[in-house]
Amino acid sequence: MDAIAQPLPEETSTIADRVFGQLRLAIVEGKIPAGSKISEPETAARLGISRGPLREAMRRLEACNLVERRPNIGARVITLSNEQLIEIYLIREALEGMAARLAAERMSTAGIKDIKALLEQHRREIARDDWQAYFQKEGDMDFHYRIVQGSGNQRLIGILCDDLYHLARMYRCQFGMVSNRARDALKEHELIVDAIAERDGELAELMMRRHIRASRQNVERQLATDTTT
Amino acid sequence: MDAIAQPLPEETSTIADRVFGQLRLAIVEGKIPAGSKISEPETAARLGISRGPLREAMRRLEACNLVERRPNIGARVITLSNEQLIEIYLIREALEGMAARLAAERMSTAGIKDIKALLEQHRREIARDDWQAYFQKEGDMDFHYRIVQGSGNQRLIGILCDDLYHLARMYRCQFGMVSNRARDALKEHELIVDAIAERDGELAELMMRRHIRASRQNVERQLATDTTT
DNA sequence: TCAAACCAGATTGTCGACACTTTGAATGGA
DNA sequence: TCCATTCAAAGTGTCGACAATCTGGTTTGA
Repeated sequence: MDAIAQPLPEETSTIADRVFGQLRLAIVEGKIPAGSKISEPETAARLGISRGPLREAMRRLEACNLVERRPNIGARVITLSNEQLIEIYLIREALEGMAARLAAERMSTAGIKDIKALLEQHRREIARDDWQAYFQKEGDMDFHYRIVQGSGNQRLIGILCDDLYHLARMYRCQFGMVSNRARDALKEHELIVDAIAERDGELAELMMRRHIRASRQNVERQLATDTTT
Repeated sequence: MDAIAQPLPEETSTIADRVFGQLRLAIVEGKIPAGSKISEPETAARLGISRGPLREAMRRLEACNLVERRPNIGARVITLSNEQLIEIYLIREALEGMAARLAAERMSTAGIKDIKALLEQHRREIARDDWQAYFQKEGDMDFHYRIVQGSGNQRLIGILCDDLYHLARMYRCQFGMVSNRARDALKEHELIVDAIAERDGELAELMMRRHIRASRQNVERQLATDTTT
């Protein structure tokens, strides 16, 4: 179901790899509070491991921009600001636009059929009860995930699926962001897939960018009214 | 001069950070051959350090996609394929296009003046002797580097300057790629800066994307004629 | 009373050593 | 001669311990 969780084989042989996945999940889901310090002795003891593998995992988290580290002081979970959320949306607009273009050129017809089936399922879910917005939001990520996979560009896939999507999920988990535009989003998704099915890369990119831009502007509106930070 | 080297304070307090920078530079410049295995005991001894900090540095290199690591086997420097080079150009097209758009909206007038001065200098260099294509190529990176900085989007800056630009430089160093379109590139650079100076984000993005696309197509032509891989 | 120096405790950075896995060659049998 | 097995050497993964640094509170002096 959850396509994002896939990159973790969960039975990797080395402790450092496993702990990296655990910590990333804990940070993304907010089980380790944003901005909190991660003490090496305490964390190592809690996980029942030594500090060596833990430090290796921390270095990878640092490279993913999930923790900030200062020499001789320690590592803290990043704090989420509204500005950074907007930054991510802008990058996604550019990157996923390109992904949609490439997917239109290179995706297999079978893959396109799969996505259409996914959207059909989303349509049924939304028709049943609209309030399941959060669930739909995860479905939204599923959709984007598949488009990116369809691009076939390994490095593009890596940037989005290994780093940015985790960050986006972190924002969703922590701010409890609920989409109030599930219907509009589904409509836009369908237009994107139509363009891909027509092998119209230019249109697919245009539609994807417009879709993500709309999401961003929606978030910006919410942030402006919610709390004046 | 070399704006890329800047992110290395070079006197970071921890060994792991320093070694990370050293190894990244050595890999990018080809001093550690592509595809070669990096032995931990040997490398640690050569650098006069222990294996602990070295492993931390390797984990960061792994996260930067500069080395591939397999548990219980070891780490190898990535091997460069033509396909991956094209992948990077496609990502740069999307990302730097967005950067140019943002720079047009947010860059300071002083920063724009600086870039204009840089281009003026490039113009003089090219007028003197065109064969200094490689030098111009580094200048080309300088230009792109400044545009990205001008975007003000910290995460965008990080993706491009911390990861992609090092990879791009790695390709240039290893394949000894020489630009045969310095004059065209300069012209395109000037059009981009003009659009930014006019605060026309849409045009700036369009021009930047066209510029990078032209570079990519030029490389594709060279690769097609050079060696039929 | 306030500020600067100081000191103890804890934390990070680094190292050397041990256990487990892989690798490659040598050995033995068919 | 060729293939499977065995075994030793090297390398990776992990751990515990020591040195260097930071933190916060206490003491001391003006």
